[in-house]
Amino acid sequence: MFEIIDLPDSTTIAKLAQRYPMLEIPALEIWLILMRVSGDCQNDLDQFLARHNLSQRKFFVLILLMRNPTGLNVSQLAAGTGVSCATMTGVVDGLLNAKLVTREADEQDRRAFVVAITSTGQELLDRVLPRHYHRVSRIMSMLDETERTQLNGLLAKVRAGLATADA
Amino acid sequence: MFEIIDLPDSTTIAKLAQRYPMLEIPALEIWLILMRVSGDCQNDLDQFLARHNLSQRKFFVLILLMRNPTGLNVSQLAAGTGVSCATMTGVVDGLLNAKLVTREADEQDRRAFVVAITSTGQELLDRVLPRHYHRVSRIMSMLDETERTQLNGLLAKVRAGLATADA
DNA sequence: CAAATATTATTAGCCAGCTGAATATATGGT
DNA sequence: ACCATATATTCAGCTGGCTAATAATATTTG
Repeated sequence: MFEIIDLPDSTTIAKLAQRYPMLEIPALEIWLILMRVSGDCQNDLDQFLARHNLSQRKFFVLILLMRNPTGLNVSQLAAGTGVSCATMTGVVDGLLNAKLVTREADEQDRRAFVVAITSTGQELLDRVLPRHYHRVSRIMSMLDETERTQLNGLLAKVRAGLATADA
Repeated sequence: MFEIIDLPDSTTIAKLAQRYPMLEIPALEIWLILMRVSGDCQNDLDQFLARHNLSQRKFFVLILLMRNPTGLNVSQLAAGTGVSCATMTGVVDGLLNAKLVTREADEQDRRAFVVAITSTGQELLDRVLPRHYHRVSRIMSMLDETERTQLNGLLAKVRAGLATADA
């Protein structure tokens, strides 16, 4: 989670650039800042959710289920959150244990199960989400509308850069 | 690592905002984008390092050791990368196993050990870092100098926002 | 100096999370 | 009816993190 405590100072980077001539200092500098903020954002969310005994994965599953009150299959949840069915089985086990979801046989497809949010699960979301959105507003209140638009555009470019970097 | 595959569309967000009136839609939208790029950046680095059998943590430890050729204590490595000594012992064990570092008794402080990078470890860095810096340049080549400065400023504001969000 | 306290690092035991392979079962197309 | 495919679970195995207990050594203080 990119937890290097102190980013290298310019002297350190200059030394590295001497050893590795392909190092473009301005590119590395902004990358380091981006990675650090990335890590900070992720940690921030993880720590917030941990106070409610949730991981990002469990949180997303609950939200997906809230959006689909009739329930979703394990494979749909796995696809929607980017993990294997095996992993999702484990996540659902955890949520079942905490009585936040139910898992019942699917009547349409008898290989499958339907996972659905319980009222306990919905109550948890009703407690967590308001605080969460409040945090989001606070974090993002540092940026005005123009800045948000700017950031959006810049991040889109970064994403495009990530997509090309498969070498 | 924020792997919700499809960000919610505006209809979905609007429905959420109905249920949770404190949800400020523009703040949530930019936060979602930021979190997604954060996750993408982290995944990108993790996947790159995994090809060389490294985790972020191991990578940072090696870099710290390269910067300090006389070696560092376990506690210094732990502090520098934000984990407990117990965890760092495990990380160092892994690096020892791969012959990337040595661990020897500290002569100054006989409670302590000095961990130092081996020539094998340095050779690994000499193989990994050029590719890494090349990737960094590629990712960041999407932004010109003005945009980098902008991004830097915007990310600083986000960080400031994160610092205040402890509620 | 001696005793109490701190620090350093390791070990052991625990848990979350992820994967791939093997398995059982059900589906759907031919 | 048959065969390939899809669904989900279980299992063994890995990483990686934590705490608490322990042992050894340093440091501070009476």
